[in-house]
Amino acid sequence: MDKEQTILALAALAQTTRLDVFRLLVAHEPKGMPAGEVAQALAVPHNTMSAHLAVLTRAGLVQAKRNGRSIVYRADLGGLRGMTTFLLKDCCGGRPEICAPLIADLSPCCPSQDKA
Amino acid sequence: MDKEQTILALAALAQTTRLDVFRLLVAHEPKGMPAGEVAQALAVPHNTMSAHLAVLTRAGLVQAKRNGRSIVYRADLGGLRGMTTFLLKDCCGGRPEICAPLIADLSPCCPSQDKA
DNA sequence: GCTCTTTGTCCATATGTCTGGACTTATCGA
DNA sequence: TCGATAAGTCCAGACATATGGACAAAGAGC
Repeated sequence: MDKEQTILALAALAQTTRLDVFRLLVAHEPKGMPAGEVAQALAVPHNTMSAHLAVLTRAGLVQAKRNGRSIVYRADLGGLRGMTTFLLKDCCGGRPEICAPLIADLSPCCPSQDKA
Repeated sequence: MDKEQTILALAALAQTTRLDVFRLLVAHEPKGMPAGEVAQALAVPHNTMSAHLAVLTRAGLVQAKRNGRSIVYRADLGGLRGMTTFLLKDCCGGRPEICAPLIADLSPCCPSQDKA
């Protein structure tokens, strides 16, 4: 992911509603969620939500897919990974000692923690 | 780090100049860099730079420290870690399988890679 | 074909952010 | 104390973004 795309992603998430949308979509990750349901869940007008979803899509953080008359949105974890990697790679910049604790801090969130 | 602080951090980095500043400060991480030098390095007027540095400071991404008549700024990797952790913890949300590949993607950037 | 539902787009208003000029504050040396 | 340097603050203009009303497009059921 290049710098421009990273800024898009950062800007996309730097907004209460969109951050909520992203978290909501992540929570529904396997199956996704239609636009209307997202708007209803967050009590946001559908047109406003449409604009936010467009921003998130442009930023590569969500993906849309038609399903009948609904459009189902899914969180694109790859986009989040791209953004994070860009920031951290940049931060490490050949000096692992700088962000090693960061990785260490993240790791416990993932392995062997099945409190689904 | 709470949601509000995370949004502050995201918004702070979602801007070309500030992202450049942060990267520059990370590159000078051990010793930091005085405000004037940062402004000069990026060819930005000192008052504009002052505003950007203030935003980064408020977001907890940089720390300021007086040194004579200069104010030396340092990147606060802890702030970056807080932001990243918030996003990823949220993304994992008890389901490690979702962002495990993300961690896997990050890890190689840090351990045993001393191309300083 | 017609109607309803779901979503997207266009537009104007309100709000927020970036930028840079002018001024103030703080520190150092003479 | 005075002047020079380094940063910060105040303010206003330019620009971008968020919001929500009104309308249009696409699909499903009759």
